[in-house]
Amino acid sequence: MDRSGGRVRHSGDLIAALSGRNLAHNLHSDVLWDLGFAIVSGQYAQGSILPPDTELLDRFRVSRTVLREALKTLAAKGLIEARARIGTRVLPRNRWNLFDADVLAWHFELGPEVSFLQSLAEVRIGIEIEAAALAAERRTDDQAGLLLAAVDRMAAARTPEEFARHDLEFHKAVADASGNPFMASISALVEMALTAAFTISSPVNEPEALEQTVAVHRAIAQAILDKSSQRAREAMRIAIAEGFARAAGRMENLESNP
Amino acid sequence: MDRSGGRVRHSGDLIAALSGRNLAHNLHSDVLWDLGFAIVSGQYAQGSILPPDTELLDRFRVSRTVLREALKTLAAKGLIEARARIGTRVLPRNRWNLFDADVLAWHFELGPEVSFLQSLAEVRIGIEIEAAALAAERRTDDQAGLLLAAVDRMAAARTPEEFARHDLEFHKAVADASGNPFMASISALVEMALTAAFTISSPVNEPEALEQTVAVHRAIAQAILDKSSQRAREAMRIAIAEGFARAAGRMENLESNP
DNA sequence: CAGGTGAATAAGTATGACAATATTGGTGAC
DNA sequence: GTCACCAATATTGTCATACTTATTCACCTG
Repeated sequence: MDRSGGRVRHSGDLIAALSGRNLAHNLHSDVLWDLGFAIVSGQYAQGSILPPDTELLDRFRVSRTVLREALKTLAAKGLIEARARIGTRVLPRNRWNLFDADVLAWHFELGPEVSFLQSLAEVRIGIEIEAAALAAERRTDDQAGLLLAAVDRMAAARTPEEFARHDLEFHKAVADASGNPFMASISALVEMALTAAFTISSPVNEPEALEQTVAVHRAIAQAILDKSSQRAREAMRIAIAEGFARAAGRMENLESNP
Repeated sequence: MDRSGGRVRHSGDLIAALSGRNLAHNLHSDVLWDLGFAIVSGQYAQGSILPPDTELLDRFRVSRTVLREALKTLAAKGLIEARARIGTRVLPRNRWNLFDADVLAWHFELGPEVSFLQSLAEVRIGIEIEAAALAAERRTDDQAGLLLAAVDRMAAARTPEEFARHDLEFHKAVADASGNPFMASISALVEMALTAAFTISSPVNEPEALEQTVAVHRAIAQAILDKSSQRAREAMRIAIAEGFARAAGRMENLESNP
């Protein structure tokens, strides 16, 4: 863990860039990402105590202000808890806020494991199925129009990035139409899942896969348009499950044919 | 907004105490809760700019360090974003991390509206249904035992607090048995929903309601024991929907008979 | 009128000192 | 010999002030 010399750009930039997030690089965020990743990757075990301020100060060569703000940010995300005289303890994983974009990004930074992608797909199924059903009950005509338009743009996409952007747009539109603020709040999750999945394998390059993906998304839009919550549920489940299956299959291929 | 004189204890302490969270009161957390609540309550509109550091410093009578750490914490939860020369902007609500325990608590602090409780119930249904189904597929014998034990303790509870504690314990056990880390991560959500619901009306005081609540939880446990994911799904949906319906009904009563 | 240039403003960073707090171990009373 | 209490100590919490950097807006030049 020698950080001698030039500060290393973290690979999280990739995901941040893809998702259009601002990537203002200040000192604080460097320290934050370094520590956040170290914790998520298990380098600092759950329940263990981080090195005291003085040591971290020396390691990162930043001021106390910067270090403490980074630690406060980690605390806000539920990763650590500081107590006087004791030190800064890494909290057990069930206290971490996994629905946080950064925490999620740190998980992906150590190479997305299939099991993690699967867990992600499972929660997405739970939440987005319900979002689709609610959208079918509550949608306005405008919202339905947006959904159909997004599907058309997916079908017309020519690059993986373009496809992913419109796919995300579609899922955000569903969340929006559900009228439930919590649904909109998990777009960070969807974003991460989609960019991860498309980094591994985009349907754009396989005509029949593309056609299938577009078709199932169109089915969701149509069900919502028809105000059929049951059909919306089923179609959404298929969309997410298929997306995960494609990524998982590709990863296994990569393992056998490197 | 004159805060002349003694600092006011925030009512969030109630929820924090009920949920067994540590309530170490440092300056930083005072400022944090004050600002967080002000934002969530709409006192600072989405998209608006917070007063500059100097003014907040003067208002709270704390050091710059404390103020900035509070702001960093809010930023970590997605409520604000600081930009040089512009100021600190309140982000739109869809950027807020509603799955954060604090953000959730601030929402409840301004009197839980029925619509908010409903949104909460909707996401819970989505996530916990899936958790129950997965638990049915993956449970170990030990985990099944814990579930049944929790139900028994619910049935034997004599006070609302006791009942709420074991109810929460039950839902945590389900999340744990699902083997999906995301499911465990939302216990903050469940916690808040349950304490809120029981603050409004606890089934402990109504024998037939208690019996019904226990019965449906026992059905969930039994389905998971039997490895029947479909029955687990249905029972979980009923459990959450009934809990919400009871609270909502009680709130309407309170409105007409104050 | 277009485009560059600099002043003003707000956040970002640095530093050193002091306060609060909880563990640890020792000290004394029973 | 055991227990309760207290002091030493290590670690985070807070403060005050100064300086740096980035960004916008207005002005000024071509």
